[in-house]
Amino acid sequence: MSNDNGETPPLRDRRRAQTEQEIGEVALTLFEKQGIDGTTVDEIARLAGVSPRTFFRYFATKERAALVQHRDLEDRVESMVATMHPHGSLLPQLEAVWVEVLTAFDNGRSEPGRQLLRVRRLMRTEPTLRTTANSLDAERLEALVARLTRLTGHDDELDARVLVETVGATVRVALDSWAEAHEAGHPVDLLETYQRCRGVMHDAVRAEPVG
Amino acid sequence: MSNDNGETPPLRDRRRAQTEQEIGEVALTLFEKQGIDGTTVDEIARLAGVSPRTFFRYFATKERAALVQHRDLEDRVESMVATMHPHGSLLPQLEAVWVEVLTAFDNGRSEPGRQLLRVRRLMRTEPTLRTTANSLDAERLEALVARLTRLTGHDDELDARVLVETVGATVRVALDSWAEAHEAGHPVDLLETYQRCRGVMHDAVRAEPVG
DNA sequence: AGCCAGTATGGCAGTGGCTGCCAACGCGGC
DNA sequence: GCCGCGTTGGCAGCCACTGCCATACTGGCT
Repeated sequence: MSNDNGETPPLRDRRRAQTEQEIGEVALTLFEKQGIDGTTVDEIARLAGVSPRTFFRYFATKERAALVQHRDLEDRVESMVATMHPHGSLLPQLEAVWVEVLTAFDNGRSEPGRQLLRVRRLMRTEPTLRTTANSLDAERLEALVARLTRLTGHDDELDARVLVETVGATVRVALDSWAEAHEAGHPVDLLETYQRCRGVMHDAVRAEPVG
Repeated sequence: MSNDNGETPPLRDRRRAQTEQEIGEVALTLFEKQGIDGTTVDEIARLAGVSPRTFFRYFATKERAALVQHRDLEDRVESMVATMHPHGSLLPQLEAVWVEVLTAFDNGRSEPGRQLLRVRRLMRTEPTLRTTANSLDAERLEALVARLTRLTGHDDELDARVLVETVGATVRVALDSWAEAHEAGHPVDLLETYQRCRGVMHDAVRAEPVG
């Protein structure tokens, strides 16, 4: 039975999270070393010390295993959203949330940051991973839209959807350039990159004659 | 040998396009009727009168078969881009291209429009189709970014990428609401929906204090 | 007409992702 | 020590997808 009030989550759950991490780590490492196509689930499972059957109880597809860290990022966004003010304008608040989250990942110097960098790099050469990550992301953003719409009491999701998706797009571009730059050997600051992306979009909109 | 100067494309190619369409149509219809999971490639192939082996010579995955029409949309965007002015500002031109293309699809009243509507509806209930469509889209947009960057002579893709992706996001949202509204029984105008999305984004940016 | 080269097709066998089912197994509460 | 439940492993099977080879077709050339 799950615990809602207690201090630490029950042992079972922590154990589960633990093995999830372990499998994820093994998967990511193997993928980096030999590519996704060159890695079978059996191999990951064997190295992680579980049966293939169990692997699929943790992750629906092999790609998802490499994205454990990425989920962290999205979890943080989700919890940040709780701090938003329901009646302020959405866009600046959303942007602020992302600034907060991206800062937490500290340009790859914190442990989660390093992990994120590994994943985003791998995404650049592995189309199936990119695809999976994007669709995971899309699910999360959709959930966020639903939550924001409920929060603001709007009857229509359109506004929230447009803003969440466009901001999401700038963030994706930022993460991508960030990983690209690191890969190319001239690392850049993640937050700074995001601010540049945001700037490009804002400037372009403002420059446009009102219509 | 392929023909570059000639009137109509060579017979071989037209034939190929023909069977591609046929397989696509069969696939889409089956998917609508029994869902994607409930449909095997063998079944599609049998109904389309080709061998399964041949099916995979036309489409890399079964989902892609249902997206033939969607490719049309993207082709149009690609050819529109040729008309853009290299030194004007990007955002308004991009938006204009999309307005043009979405108008051509005429709110589902033209044949391609009807096809597009079928696909976008199906996407709402079939996650794997949504995923495939999005990644197809992403590929196309990436190609577009490369082209725009070359065209404007910039050495950095960041600007183009941000703008293409954010505009792409608004279009995606528009297509989605459009399909949703049709499904719910209160059809809306596609172009109008897009303009609303664009408006939401522009207004939000303009409302934000300069920073 | 008849031949040649390039290409489209089909069949077959194989890999591997993923699932359902059932049989242990382990752990926490009585 | 026993029970109940959640976790695991093994097995069998489905089906997406691929490589390989044999065959048929097409369009061009003499």
